[in-house]
Amino acid sequence: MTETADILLVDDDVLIQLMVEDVVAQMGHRFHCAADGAQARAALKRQRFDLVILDRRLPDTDGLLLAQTIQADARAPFIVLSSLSASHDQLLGLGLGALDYICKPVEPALLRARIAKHIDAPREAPEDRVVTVGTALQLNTQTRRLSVDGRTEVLSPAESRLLVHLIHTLDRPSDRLEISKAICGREWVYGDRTADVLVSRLRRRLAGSAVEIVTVHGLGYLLTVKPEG
Amino acid sequence: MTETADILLVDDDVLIQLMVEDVVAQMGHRFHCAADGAQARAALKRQRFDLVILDRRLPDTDGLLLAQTIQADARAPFIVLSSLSASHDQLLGLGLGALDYICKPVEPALLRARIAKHIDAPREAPEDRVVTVGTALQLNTQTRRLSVDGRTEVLSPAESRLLVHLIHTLDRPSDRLEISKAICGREWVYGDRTADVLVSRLRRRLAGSAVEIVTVHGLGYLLTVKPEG
DNA sequence: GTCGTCGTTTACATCGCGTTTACATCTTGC
DNA sequence: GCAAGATGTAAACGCGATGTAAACGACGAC
Repeated sequence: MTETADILLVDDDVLIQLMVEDVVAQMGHRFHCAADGAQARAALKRQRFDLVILDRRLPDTDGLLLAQTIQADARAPFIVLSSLSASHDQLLGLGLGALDYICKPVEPALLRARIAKHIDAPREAPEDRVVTVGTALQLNTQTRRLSVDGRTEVLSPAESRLLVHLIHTLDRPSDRLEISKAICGREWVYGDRTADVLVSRLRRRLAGSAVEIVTVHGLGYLLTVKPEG
Repeated sequence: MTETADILLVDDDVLIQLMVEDVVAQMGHRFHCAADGAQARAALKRQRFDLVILDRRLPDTDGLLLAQTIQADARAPFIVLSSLSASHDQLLGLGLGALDYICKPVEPALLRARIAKHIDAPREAPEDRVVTVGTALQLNTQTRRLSVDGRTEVLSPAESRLLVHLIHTLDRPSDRLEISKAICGREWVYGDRTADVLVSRLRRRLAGSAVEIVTVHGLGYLLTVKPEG
């Protein structure tokens, strides 16, 4: 399970929004936010979520009134995060189908653990993430296996990230700053040759294939499909 | 599920015992009770439970120390019911694999709702007694006997669970988090080398067979069938 | 109690790989 | 054509990840 999930927070408290966003981001999932019932319904209609975190006190409704919509239409699992902590409130939430009922205030680490319990459970069979360039090249970003020219190469993590980035920006040149960020997540500083060395290594891996990494002098690199030949 | 389940309470507080017994009986499940760690171990050895409810403060131990036994041997789901309500206590419990962490005091109705969440959850399909990889390898998960390369090896429980997991995810890499969950039912924390050691031991067992465990550097491991040779 | 089993932790050897260095080669602007 | 800077790439470096033997500690058997 290295799959990223989509998590929707329904809460109008900005401090909670920031905290949850931080937690969700750290877990490697995608964060979405709705500040009231109307926004929540719109979001739920727009896309599917792997988990919804509901506050009860919303500007325009009680969060639990969304529960029905969530279950009937979106069929998404949800948990309640509320300052209404009385037993009968918790009972109501759990009775309406909440997977969990967490009382504010809650520490980020604990929220994270609770979220993890429910995200990890209903995980689909993790699909292999494969990116391709036509029929010339297939890269499994999980195993980092690259099928090319009939062979199979196993890339290093950085090589894999570089190739993914180049494929995403096919035919468009990337400068070193962009590449450095995509590969190592840091700023490029003058004199850093890491990208160049990785490009060099990747070129050898791609030898004989239908694609090539072209140097754009004074700028950076781009991946392109070789003209017939 | 509408079937009656067996629920074990591990708690020495008579008032709690009475309350939980009442709740469990009302739900139509069978109630079992252990007043300390020793009794709990004995009970877990004697029979299988659908849910274990653990107190932390026990006469002879911390309830969480039973977590390992519960998961390793009995593979029973468990929740913690404790008056230790600090965030780090809850984190510890959830990290060790508890499905839920309920803080005392708790009202019967709320406890009932929480229990229902975990009892009603879809029970895992009973696993195959024998799992195989082609004709190369057969593992009886009951006796933990592994037929491989003409020999018969007897695996330890953890080795067996690891191999089962790797077979279920054949040719797909599993990270340490996934492996740790599958083997020990708990979160993986940075620095935990248990999985690595087990992989190492399992590799020795599999020596000479047609399969091998390959390392995916920076990620984890995967089981694959060796190419001809 | 002692002993055996087994999961875990510790310790250390080894390896992989991102990075740096060094130098060859190429591009560009003059 | 030439100098200056940019790029290509082999080799070396070093840190963190992995392999694994051994120690440890909890538990069950007796």
